[in-house]
Parts: sequence; structure tokens; C-alpha cells
Amino acid sequence: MYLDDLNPPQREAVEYGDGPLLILAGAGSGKTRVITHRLAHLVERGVRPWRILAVTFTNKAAAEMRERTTHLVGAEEARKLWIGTFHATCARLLRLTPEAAGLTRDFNIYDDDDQRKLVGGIMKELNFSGHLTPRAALSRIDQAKNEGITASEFSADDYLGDMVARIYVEYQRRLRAANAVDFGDLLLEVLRLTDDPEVGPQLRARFDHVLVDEFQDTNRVQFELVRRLAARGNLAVVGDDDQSIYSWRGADVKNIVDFERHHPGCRTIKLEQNYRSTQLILDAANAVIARNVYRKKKRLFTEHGAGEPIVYRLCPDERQEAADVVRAILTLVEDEGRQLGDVAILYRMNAQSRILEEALRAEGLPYAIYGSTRFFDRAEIKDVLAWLRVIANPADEISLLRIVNVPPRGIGDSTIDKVTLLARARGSSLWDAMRAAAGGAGTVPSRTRLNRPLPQSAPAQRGNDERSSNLSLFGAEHDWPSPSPSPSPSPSPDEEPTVDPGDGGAIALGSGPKKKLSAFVQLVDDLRAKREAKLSELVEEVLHRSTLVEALTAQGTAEAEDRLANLEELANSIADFEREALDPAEAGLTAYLERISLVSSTDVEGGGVSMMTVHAAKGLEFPVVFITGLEDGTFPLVREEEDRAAETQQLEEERRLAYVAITRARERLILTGAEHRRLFRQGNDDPFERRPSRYLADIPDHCIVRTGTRRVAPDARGYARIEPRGDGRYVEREDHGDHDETWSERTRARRAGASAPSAATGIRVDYEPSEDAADGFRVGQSVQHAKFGVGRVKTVSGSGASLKLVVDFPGQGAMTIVARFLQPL
DNA sequence: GTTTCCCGCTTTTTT
DNA sequence: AGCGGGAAAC
Repeated sequence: MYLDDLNPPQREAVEYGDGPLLILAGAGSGKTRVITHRLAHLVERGVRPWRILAVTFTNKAAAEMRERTTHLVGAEEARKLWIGTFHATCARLLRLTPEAAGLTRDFNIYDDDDQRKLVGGIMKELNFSGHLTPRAALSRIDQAKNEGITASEFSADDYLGDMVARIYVEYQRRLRAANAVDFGDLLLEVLRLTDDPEVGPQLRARFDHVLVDEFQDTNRVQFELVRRLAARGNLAVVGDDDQSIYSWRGADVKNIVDFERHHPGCRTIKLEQNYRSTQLILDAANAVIARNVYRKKKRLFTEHGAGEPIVYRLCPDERQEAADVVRAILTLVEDEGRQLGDVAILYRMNAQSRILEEALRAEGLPYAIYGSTRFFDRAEIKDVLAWLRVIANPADEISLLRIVNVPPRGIGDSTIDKVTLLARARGSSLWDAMRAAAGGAGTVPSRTRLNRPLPQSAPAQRGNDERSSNLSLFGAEHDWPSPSPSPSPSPSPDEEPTVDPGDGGAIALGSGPKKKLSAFVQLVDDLRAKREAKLSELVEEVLHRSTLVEALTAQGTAEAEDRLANLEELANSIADFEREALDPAEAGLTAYLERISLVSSTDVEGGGVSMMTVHAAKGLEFPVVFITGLEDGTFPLVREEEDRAAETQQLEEERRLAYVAITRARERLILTGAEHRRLFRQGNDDPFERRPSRYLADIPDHCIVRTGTRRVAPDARGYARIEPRGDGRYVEREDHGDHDETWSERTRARRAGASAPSAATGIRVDYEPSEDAADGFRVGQSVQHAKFGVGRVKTVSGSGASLKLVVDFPGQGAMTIVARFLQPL
């Protein structure tokens, strides 16, 4: 059967029985195949599928693993397997016994935006603003969480660290008060649960076999977590130190290097034969990664033929780069019969995707972007989601604050400030305070009260003894009590309210604001009453009763139209979600919110060109791969301010990233870069000028054909461009000129209504590399200049980086053009 | 008290 | 290009 198409080491990895197993799998060595076959093998051997856990890092990798496993064992069995990202898996586990972590089943998951807002608010209240940015504080908190350091354990020797420590404690307290977790908590809480006297034993006994993909990217918490979830000792990890690209998230290559030491009796299997790429692509990848010092020496081999050479193309700017990529795709489709679905465009930063997207759209080519400025990050979408989150969990303060005046309903900052004060004074949630301030009659037994304020000293978290002890823990997940209002288990010291909740007390609202607030509270209550209704109907209600749709319709601007279309798309996606859900219980509000919190991509069906960051591409492969933005400063992306020691390490990681990118390609690899790139503000010298990526120099000449536009300078204004042929055609070039104009000047000019300056000052020439022509220029060659028309080269002098052309333009005399080549191609 | 407009800052990479 | 903060306009 299917074991036949495995090579001996692969086969051993698949069939290896119980106990720890380390699979060192080079890029393209059939790693996913080994994992999926191993999963299938375990199932066939009689291991119950729901007792097998397979963990990945990205949703895309998880989806692929599930799909391929489905082919092997059938949909029914595959569905029972636990396959997912670390975070999705932990969210799922946490929902089984949320009380053990001080949460309710409807807990919300805060994304980084929510996190930042929360930290920002805390810093303001603690008067820490100005000393450090919320972003910086959050980054240290996240870092701590990656290392498993809780708020109470956090300490730092610098004075900023002391601030962070206080912020961290308060942040954690507020998160729990909001019945919310952040990404780090998902892992940390589950890790903590494995030690829990009640839940822990069952959690640790839950899985018979655990498999971890991309183990080189695990951080400390993930490493520990995996060990505990694989308490039976049947832990198989797969990884490759050359593909470690998540050190910024706390990943530690030591986890894989020391795996054998931590797991006595571990069997180690190496997979070194590459089945993915052609020899030339592999040569290039090997050459690039070989320059890293901190790595285990290894060399992949393949039995594939040399294949097509890699192509590098240097383009004048990012706009032209995008156009060239699209043109190359069209050529591949027309001349080689490639499918669009075979093609992936990779880039270092999401910011690069927009222009590529525009170029694809201009040609009408279908595409799917994975990650990027996510659909769910758009303001109007986040508004709707915030509504839904409040409906699911009104304790969610961040979401509540977001929607309270969206669309504008006359509840401004001052009203909110007062209600916030009231909430703090009463020690209640903001939502309860709103209800009180609105004059709503008394105490609705709201489940939000369950979120007891944690004791000021955070260590209490551990000995969490408030947990109701009669919870049937594992195994009872399916008949979990429905989220109907349950009496608050919280022993929250029903402290004397400093403010009389009924009458607003010391903090008085005027009658106007009070009325408005009351209408809002009523609205949320009405919507909450429907939270068990069909999701799509609930969303319809939210869209209209919140007047989100009406407000946008009233605006009538093109932008509002866009936003409405997005809302429509959201409604469609929700309908899809409902339809796809196999189990109606999985189609509810909470399930939906969880999914969109953890899934970054819109996961459009294939058929189009795939676009994603290199990070997102990890674990995937494509017949045709474009790697764009190959310039120093873009890829590798280096930040100036970093100290030198860190820079070396960063550059090594960037190199691994390049290695990952190159090894995604099966048959064709096309590299592109731009001489000028408009990307925020970079250094202060010439912000737009780039040098080709240093990795290009590492790729041996036999692997690669270097082509591209060459820059000729200076012309009257801007630069002229020379386009190499190859297909016998000239290509029109337009110079956008004025590269020294600053970004803000340009923005201002555009806002003032001025059109962007664009000077057409290009020249076109025949470019045919040959022995006798200096850099491809020959006397007698014809040249076309945008302003002066067609001319003829009279003399060529100089060579290498700089040469001088005298061009005769009939009727206008000769003109000297100095060609300066910044970098040999 | 609320809304709106304008300025300045920001972005690596993912869950 | 998008967002938050601050100041001026409603």
C-alpha cells in the first residue's frame, strides 16, 4: 500500500512505534508526508484518532496536514484527529475546562490590537505614558509570556522593567476581568492546567501520541507544553535547524538540538533526500545557507535533474517589479501551460503585497493573499466583530469601548470617563456600570459578575481554589452546561459599593447622556437576548440595529460603499461558516469568534496565484515561486539601530528565511528586486535606493540567469532606464522621478489635490550582452529617449560601473549620457 | 459635550 | 495608508 512510496528512513519514521522520536527533516524531504503517513499508520494500528494530537505553527500548514491525512484515512477518521496550530489546540483545550483558568466558556481572545489598547489604557491610568510606549511594554510582556514568566514572576533590573512589571500584573488582572485571554495566555494557561491537581491528570492522559511539526520553532512554553501533553512518552517531533525563523517570538533552536538529551531512548532519523526541488534550486539553497556559521552541516541531495535555471530580475522600482512579476506569470501560463494555482509570490513584509495585488488585478488575474492586512483587521469588520464579542461576553471592556459610540450615538469621551470611574469605584465591570449609570433597574444577575476581581497579589492564580469542584472535567465536554445564566460562582466580596448603583450616586450623568446610554444598554440587552439564535440572523440584527449599515449608507461616499461591500462579504463568510460546520454546536457565536481570532487568512480556494510572506510559506511548496524584494534592507531586512551582536544573529535568521523561501520552489524560481523602493521612512540618507540582496551574490553562477533593467544616470530629471530585451520587444518605461521628495511632502501634495509628479524621461536601447560591447552597448545601436526621440550611439567609453555614451539625436545634436551601473547584475 | 479635521507616527515576520 | 491624539468647529 502507500508505504511503498517511502524511502527507508521515511518509512522507519512512519512505522516507528512508541517512545520519543526525533525526525531531522531537511527542506522538501517529505516531512509532511511522513507526518501524515505516520498519523494514518497510527490510526491503522488501532490508536484511537481522537487520542492523537498533531501540532503545527500556521493555519495553512494545519489545513494542509488535515487535507492530506483525509486522503489517507478518509474524512470520517481524519475529522477525529486533533490537528491544529498550537494556539487553536490550546483554545480548544481551554474551552473544555475554562473555569479552571478563571474564565467562562465564552472567553474572548484578544489580538495584538486589543492588547495594545488595553496596555495603553493601563499605562495612562498608572501615569506611565511618556516613559515607554504601549507597544514596547507589550512586547516585553509577550516576551515574558513566551518564556513562561507570569506576571507575579516578572522582574527586571532596569527601571523600565519595574514599570513593565506593574503593567503586566494589571494587564493580566484586566484580561481576566474581561473574561479574555491573549495569544500567550492560551498556551500558558493550558500549560498551567497540566499541573492542576484536578484537571491536570486528565489533560496529561488525554493523548496517546503527540506529533509536532517545525519543532525548531518552538519556544519554551511550547516545548514544555508538548512534553506534558505527551505524558505517555509517545512524542514525535520533526524539524530542521536551518529553517528556524521564529526566534523573535522566543523560539529556541536548542529545543530540537537538545531533544535527545531530554528524551533518553530517543530514536533519531535523518531525512536528507529532497523530493521537491530541482538540482539548481537546491544548489542555490545550499549555497545560501552554507554561509551561516551557527548550524549543523548538512547537504541535501536530489535525484531530480538540473531543471530550469533560476532567473533574477532587477527592476527600477517596486511598481515595475510588480508589473514584471505579473508579466512573467502570464508568460509561464502561455508558454509553459502553467496553472495560476501553481504560482506563489513571496515577500518579506506584508507591506509589499499591496502593489503586487494591484498589478495582478490590473491583469485580471485571480489571487489569494494569506495573512497580510487581514480582512478581519478592517475597521468596519472589527466594529461588527466587537459587537459580536460584546454580545458573547459583555465583560470584554475593550470591545465594549469600541462599539459604545460606533456609529456615533452621542456617547462621548466624557460620558465614558464617568462610567469608567463608576465601574472602578464599584469594582464592577464597565458593562455593569453602564447599566447602573443608565438608571436601569438594579442587579440583573449578569454572568459578567463571575469575573471576580483577582486579589491584588497575583500569585493567588496558582492555588486557584475558587474553582467549583464538581465540574466533570474531561469526557464531559459534549454535554457541557449550556451558557445559560448560571449563578455566579464568584465569591467576589460583594463589597459595599462606594456609589449607589441605582441612582448614579456621586458620579452624575446629565439627563441627555443618561438617556443615550440607556438606549445603548437596551440595545445590547436586546441583541444579547438573541445570542443563541442562528448566527447569520444574529449578525443581520447586529448590522441593522446597531445602525452600522444605515450610517454607512447615509454617507454615500465611495469609501462607504467599499465598507458596505466588506460587511456584505463578512455576512457571506458567516453564512459559509455556518454551512461548513459539521456539527451545529460548532456553528455558534463563540465558535465563530474563536475561529476568526485564530485564523489570519481568508483561505480562499485555490485556482489563483498565492501571495504570502516567507514566514507564512513555511511548510508549503509550489511549482513556481517568485521571491520579491530581494534587496538589502528589504530581504534581508536589517534594522539600523540594533547593536552589532544582535545584528549578526539577525542576519543569520534572515539567511535561514531566504533558505526557507528558496526551498519552497519545486521547478521554477524567479527572484526579483527593485533599485528604488518606497517603504515608509528608512535611513536618512537615500531612503529609496537599494542594493541587490547579498544573497544573490552567494548563488553560484551556474544556477542563475541575471537580467533586468539597468539604470542610467543622470538625465535631466530623474533617471533613464534601459530595458534588456530577450523577447525582441521593447518595453515602455515611465520614470516617476523626483525620488528625493519626502513621503510626507508627497502626501501633503496629494491631500492638497495636486497630482503626483511623473516625468517621463526614460530612454530605451537595444541591449544585447556580448563580448565586445561594454555592458551591452554598441556603437551604432539605436536608442530612444522620451524627450528627444530616437537616437544613435556614437561612442561608448568607460566600462564596468560607469560608462559614457554619446548619442546623436537627428536634428537636435549629440547628447552625452553618463550611464552609472550601481551593481553588476 | 460631541464631532470632525488635521498632524504626526508607524510596521518585520505570526497566533 | 491607517490610526490615535489633540485642537478647532458644530
